[in-house]
Amino acid sequence: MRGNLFAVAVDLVILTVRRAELCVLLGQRNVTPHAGSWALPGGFVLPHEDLVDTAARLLTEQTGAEGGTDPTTADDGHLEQLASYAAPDRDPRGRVLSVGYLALLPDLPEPAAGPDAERRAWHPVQPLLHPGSGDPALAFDHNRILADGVDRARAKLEYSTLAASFCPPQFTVTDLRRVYEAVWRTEIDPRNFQRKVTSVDGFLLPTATMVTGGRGRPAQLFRRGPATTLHPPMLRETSGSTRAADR
Amino acid sequence: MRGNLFAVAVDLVILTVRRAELCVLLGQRNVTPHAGSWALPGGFVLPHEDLVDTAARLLTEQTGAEGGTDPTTADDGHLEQLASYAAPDRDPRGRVLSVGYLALLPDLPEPAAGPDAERRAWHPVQPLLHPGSGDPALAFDHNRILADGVDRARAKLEYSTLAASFCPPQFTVTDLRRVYEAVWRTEIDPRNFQRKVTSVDGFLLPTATMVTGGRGRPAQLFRRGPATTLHPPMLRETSGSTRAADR
DNA sequence: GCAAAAGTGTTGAGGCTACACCCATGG
DNA sequence: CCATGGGTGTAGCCTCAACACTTTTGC
Repeated sequence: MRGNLFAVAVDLVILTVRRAELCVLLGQRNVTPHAGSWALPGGFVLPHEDLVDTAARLLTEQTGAEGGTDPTTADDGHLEQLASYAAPDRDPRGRVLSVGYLALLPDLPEPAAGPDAERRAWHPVQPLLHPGSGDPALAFDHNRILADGVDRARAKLEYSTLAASFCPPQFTVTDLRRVYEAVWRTEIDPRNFQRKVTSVDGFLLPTATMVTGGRGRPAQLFRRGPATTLHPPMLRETSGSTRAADR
Repeated sequence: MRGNLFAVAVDLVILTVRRAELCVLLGQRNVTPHAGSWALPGGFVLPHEDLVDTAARLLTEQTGAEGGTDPTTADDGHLEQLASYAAPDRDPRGRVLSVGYLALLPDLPEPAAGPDAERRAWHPVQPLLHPGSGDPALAFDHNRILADGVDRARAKLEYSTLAASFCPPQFTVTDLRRVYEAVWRTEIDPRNFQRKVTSVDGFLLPTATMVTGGRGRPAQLFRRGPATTLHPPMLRETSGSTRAADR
């Protein structure tokens, strides 16, 4: 068989919404290359693993969460393949192809140090999307992988029910709206949003309980329904008809 | 560096519209494994290549076409990464990771035999999307890669100007409509389609010439404009609110 | 009572579907 | 002249943005 050989890694873009901001889980590397830099969690594909198995294993190692790759189940969380990156010089150790995976999770407690004693923390994504503006860059080409993951998440909220993957098993319409507002960095009219999402067949299933305790009228608690796509989509204001974003 | 090593290949899903049908370019393998089976054109990544370089090289080998990966130019054709496939048993020769690329091209003359003397031909995609219904399956997991590519192309026609990548440099509104009808397997009202696409800013640039020779009134010739996204999108009738398709 | 949040009603703007209708050519 | 396809006008439907308004809680 011709062709040279690659090490194959999976890198995870694990996103959540914390304090009204879209955040990504990063680890601070304690080995070369890029020791000291923040990086996406990742690891190599083991001999008997398919890519999604590696991604699910790494996700569990990082968070204890199950990925829930089967779209027919209403599992919490979401895991999907993003893209592959294999520039010849992306890793000084040799040729490494990295497959990016995107994971969406509800807000979790602050992570402890990882199995490899790396320091791990949630970082707001916004400063990391504009490298060179003061913030230190991520290791390898992880700024690009992160940007692709954020683009994908933003796009999929428009026409899918994935926003619910950022919510705990039971949530209110306002919880869901805060997800859209954090991911898109927009404000959404609460009244129209309410009507819109509750009228999509199979998106939100009402539960018997209400949420009390906050100020104002108690809110209905919902759980995810079986719907996966939104017809018609949620529209965010798009700027003009020409955008360079290539999905 | 830990982790076992992979051969890395790129497989191309080259789509075009021929005789009102969406077609894919396949080669008939003349080496093991799967000798005699039809397969997507592909090849291994060379030592100094990035993935998109490999894809562009293979595309040129197969068709002589340039890919045109820069979305800001109005190049003919389109080339984008699809996804990666690395199931442990997908290739009997050992661990091979394959990166799928999607290419969209205008209709071309019937291909000659390839550089490796493989027989090559355009095949309508529809029978290949339902394996097990009489037609022989493609080699490896290429039915899946093809299905992912067709899904992607169908989805992107909705909200992008990619349909023009299936057209020659100059084309009429009817040419463009036939692309949508072939890819989506639907009928579209010619009058509403005309208004819709000509009213999108920067999509179609009128040229000075008209197409005569057919029956009926001569049609305006257009070339692609700089727009890449459609706002609002072209809507195809979607069946219900729950689909299993995960993009 | 008052502020705050949940949820409903209503109205006008704009896009879409469906179709009537005119235009320009080949035969 | 007529069939064929290119292209425009228009009426009704539907959705959405905007916002007035009611409901139900904490303080």
